[in-house]
Amino acid sequence: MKELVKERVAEAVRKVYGEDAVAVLERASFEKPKRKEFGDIATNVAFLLAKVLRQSPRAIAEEIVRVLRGSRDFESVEVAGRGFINFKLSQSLYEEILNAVVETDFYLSDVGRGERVLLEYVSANPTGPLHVGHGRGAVVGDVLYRVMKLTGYRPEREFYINDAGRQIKLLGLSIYLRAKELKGEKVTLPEDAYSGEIEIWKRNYIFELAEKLLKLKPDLLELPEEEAVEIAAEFGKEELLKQIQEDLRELRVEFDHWFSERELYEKGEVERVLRILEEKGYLYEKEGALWLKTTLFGDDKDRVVRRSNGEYTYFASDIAYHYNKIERGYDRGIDIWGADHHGYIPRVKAAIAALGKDPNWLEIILIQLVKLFRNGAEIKMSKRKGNFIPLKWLIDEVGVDAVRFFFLLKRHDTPLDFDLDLALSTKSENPVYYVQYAHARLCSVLDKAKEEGFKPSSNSLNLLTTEEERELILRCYSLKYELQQVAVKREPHRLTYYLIELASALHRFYNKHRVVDGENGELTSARLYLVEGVRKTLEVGLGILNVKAPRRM
RNA sequence: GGGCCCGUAGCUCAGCUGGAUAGAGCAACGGACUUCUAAUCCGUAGGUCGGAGGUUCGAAUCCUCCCGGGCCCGCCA
Repeated sequence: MKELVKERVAEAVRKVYGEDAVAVLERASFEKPKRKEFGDIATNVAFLLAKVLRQSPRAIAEEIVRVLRGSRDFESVEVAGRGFINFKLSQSLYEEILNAVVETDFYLSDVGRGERVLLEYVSANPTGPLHVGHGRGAVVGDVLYRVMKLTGYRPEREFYINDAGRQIKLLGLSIYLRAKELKGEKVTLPEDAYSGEIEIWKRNYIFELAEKLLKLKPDLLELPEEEAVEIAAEFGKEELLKQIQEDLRELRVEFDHWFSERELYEKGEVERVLRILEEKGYLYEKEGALWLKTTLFGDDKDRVVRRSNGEYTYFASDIAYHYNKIERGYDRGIDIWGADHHGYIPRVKAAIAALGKDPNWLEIILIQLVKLFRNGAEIKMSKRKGNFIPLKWLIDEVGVDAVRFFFLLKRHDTPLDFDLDLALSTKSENPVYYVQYAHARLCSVLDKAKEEGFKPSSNSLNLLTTEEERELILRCYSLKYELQQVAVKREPHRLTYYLIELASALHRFYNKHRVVDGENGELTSARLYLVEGVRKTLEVGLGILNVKAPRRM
């Protein structure tokens, strides 16, 4: 209905001040005022026009209102304060909106204008199970994808597999050494090896992999070390990737593409990109290493792309990877990274610029730390390297619905304290329950009504005139606007807040008004129609979060 | 030292492309169940929006400086 009010105002402005003045509408706000007395929608256009026209906001607002009075869409249009214009929607407009909510896919829109967006998220190294931090990034990416699809973007999801280079070799070495240990040999793990320790499970995944590998390949330790390590690396990587994929499936997170770093090397992509940079004169050698002049493009120091030992850095393949993404024809790339990588942004953007592409093509969403709390105290693992809390553990503790919902309870760039007790609570203090309960409650009302022979009908919507009913109608419809905000601002957490507010409005309505009323069949049918609209909106909203909307609880 | 992020109610946080008297949940206190799910709702109380300047009709929101907290500054990823 915002769009509708905006259109009407645009017509009025055009009539009074001419076509040129209409442009300010783009910057004007059309919001639901905080105070009810100010009506259903308020706009500040008069203030914006005041600057352009050099007249008082109040006088301009009065001119606009003069034209708008008499429209059948508004019960009233009034000037307030120093120049706000407040609209009260007419009953017929409310009815129209509710109809749209129940009968159409009203929440779809086209703010994305068909933009092709490549979303890359999780991209965890296949050197261990996913931890809770990965989970948060996964849910943010997944929900952003779903919302973008509904708002006119053409998004795709990608997981970048770091299956080349040092980390994988180190994984192989770690497994190999643990295998030796299993056979009774005394070994010392290098400082940066994976210990495999998962304290909270009292398990060690490197030992487990070593054991499994020894069963498959009993002669492993008789092979030359280099060959054995390579076999262990390949095996470990495959196994861990499978585990990661299983964890993601359980979290209900999917991908369209699994992109292998190793393939970049095998196809010569890394060399090719470095050659382009070479030709442009952005590479130089120093102390035996090959450097990229990222400082020419805003980075604070130059970066190594090939180490003095001849190995490429992670940065080198990352340049090739991003170049590859751009060449695949996406209009925009969005990477979701852990916030500790923020220092990495300038060099990647610099590399893109060095390649002659627009660094603004790439957007980075940073995901802050997740801390887990139980009984008011943080669950802390010992600081030893590689020791963390697996995502799978969290899912097993509180369930997928709570995990997904809770990960979106704060903006992605602020640290998240995850309260396990709260996630398991079955009271209104637990937002997941609160929202799901609203849905179940409505299903229960609809079932009850059916038993008593009532069914939803739009015949007498003119009976829905109370404050709570109007509130619900507008809130349902504003899902469309919320989704646009989520997509444009890349802030999926808005959706959880929206659902909590919708559920709250519903509970308020429910406690004040009786839906099924044997004495008044007309009103019952109309309210059932509203109930169906709210139920549908909750179902759609929860569906986008990929959280269950139960019929019964 | 440099860079990025953050400072809003006792606690956890929304609100930030500038808009009317700054919101929610929890905790506290007081109420509402012969009635469609009380797994809910209503009310009360709680604030120098870290501080100081600036921009203007108007600032939690934008700019500058200061204070406080976190993270990052590798030929690791």
